[in-house]
Amino acid sequence: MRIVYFGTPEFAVAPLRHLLAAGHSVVGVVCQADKPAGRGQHVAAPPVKLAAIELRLPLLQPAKARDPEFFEALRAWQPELIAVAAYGKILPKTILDLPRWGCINVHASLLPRHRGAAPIQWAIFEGDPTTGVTIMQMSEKMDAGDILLQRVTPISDTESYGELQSRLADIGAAALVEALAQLPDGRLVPQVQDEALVTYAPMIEKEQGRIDWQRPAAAIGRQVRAFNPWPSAFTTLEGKLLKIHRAHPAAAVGRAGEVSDDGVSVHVGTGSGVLVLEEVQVEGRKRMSARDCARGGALRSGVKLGG
RNA sequence: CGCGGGGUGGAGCAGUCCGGUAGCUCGUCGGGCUCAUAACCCGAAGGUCGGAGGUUCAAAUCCUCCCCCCGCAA
Repeated sequence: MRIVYFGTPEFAVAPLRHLLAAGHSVVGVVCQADKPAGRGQHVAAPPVKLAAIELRLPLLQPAKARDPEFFEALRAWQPELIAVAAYGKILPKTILDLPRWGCINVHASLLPRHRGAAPIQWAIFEGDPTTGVTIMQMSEKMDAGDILLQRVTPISDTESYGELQSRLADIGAAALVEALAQLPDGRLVPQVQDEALVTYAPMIEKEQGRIDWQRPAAAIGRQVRAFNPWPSAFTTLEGKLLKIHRAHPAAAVGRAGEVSDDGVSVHVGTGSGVLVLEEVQVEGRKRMSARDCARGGALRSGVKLGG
C-alpha cells in the first residue's frame, strides 16, 4: 500500500519508523514548516523532518494545508492511504478524500475522551487512571472520526508527560501497523464516537503551569508531571522564576506556599498536604535537586513561594 | 545582531560595583561523644576563582577577546 505520512513532533517519529519497519511503502512525508526557535532565533527543523531526511524519504513542508500547489504535489504521490500523527493542522476535505483508504489518525488518548492538541498532558493533569491511543478514520471535525482500534495503558503516579508520550508513541506506532494490516480485509469495524462522552484537551499554555499553592498537593503533583518536560510547572521564589521539574505529594501539614526544610526533604505547604520538591530550577540557572538548591540558601524554611 | 542570568575545592552559593591573606552551607576523610541519629564536638584533605591576553607593586575583583551553561522569547 502506498502511504503518505503526516506528522510533526517527536510523538510522530516512532509511528513513521514502525511503518517502514513493517514493510509499508511510505512514498512521502509531510510535516509543518521549520520555525524560528531557541535562543537567538535559529530556525529549527521538526523531529519528523529530521527523521524523513535520515530515512531518505521525500518531504513536503507546506505553509498551509490548503495550498493548491501542495495538493497537486500530494496527489502526484498517489497515496492509497494517508497516515497522520500529530501533524498539527486541520486537513481539508479534499485531502481527506484523496486516498482510497482515507486518512487514518493516531491519537494519544482513548477517544472520545481528550479530543484536541494536548491529550497526554490533560490525561495526567486530570488524574486519569488509564489512557491509551486511538487509531481512527479522520473526518472534517477534529478527532471526531470513527474509531478503528484502541489500546489502553495505565498511567503510573510518577509518570511525566515526556515519559508517557514516549510510551504512547510506541504503543501508537504498533497500533497503527496493526490497524493497517487489518484494514484491507475489512476486519476493522468502524465505531462511531459517543458524543456524550466527549471531552476536550486544548493546547497547553505556559500560564497553565503556574502553581496555585492553595490547591491540594496531589493536584499540584499532577500538574508538575503533566508539564514535564515542557513547559514546566512553575512558581516564583523571591521575585525569580522557579520551575518545579519533579515533585510528589505527601501527607503532612504546612502553610500554603511556605517552604520547609527539615534536613531530609524540602517541601512546600499546599491547600491539602505538602508537596515534596525533588528537582527544581531557578531562573537563569541549571536544574538541580531541591537539596542542592536549598544548600545554596535559595530555598530556606519560611520562604514563601508564588508570592 | 531579539532580551537577560551564570561559570569560585566534590555539590550548591557569597565575595566582583569600592583591586590587598579564598569565605558560607554541605559532602568526603580521620578522631571524639551518644542507646541512637538527618544530631553534636574536634581535626584534615581538597581551589592555576571557565580560557587567553592586558592594566597594576598587587587581579576572583578593572579592560579586551574567546569558550561553555541556563531563563525569557519563539
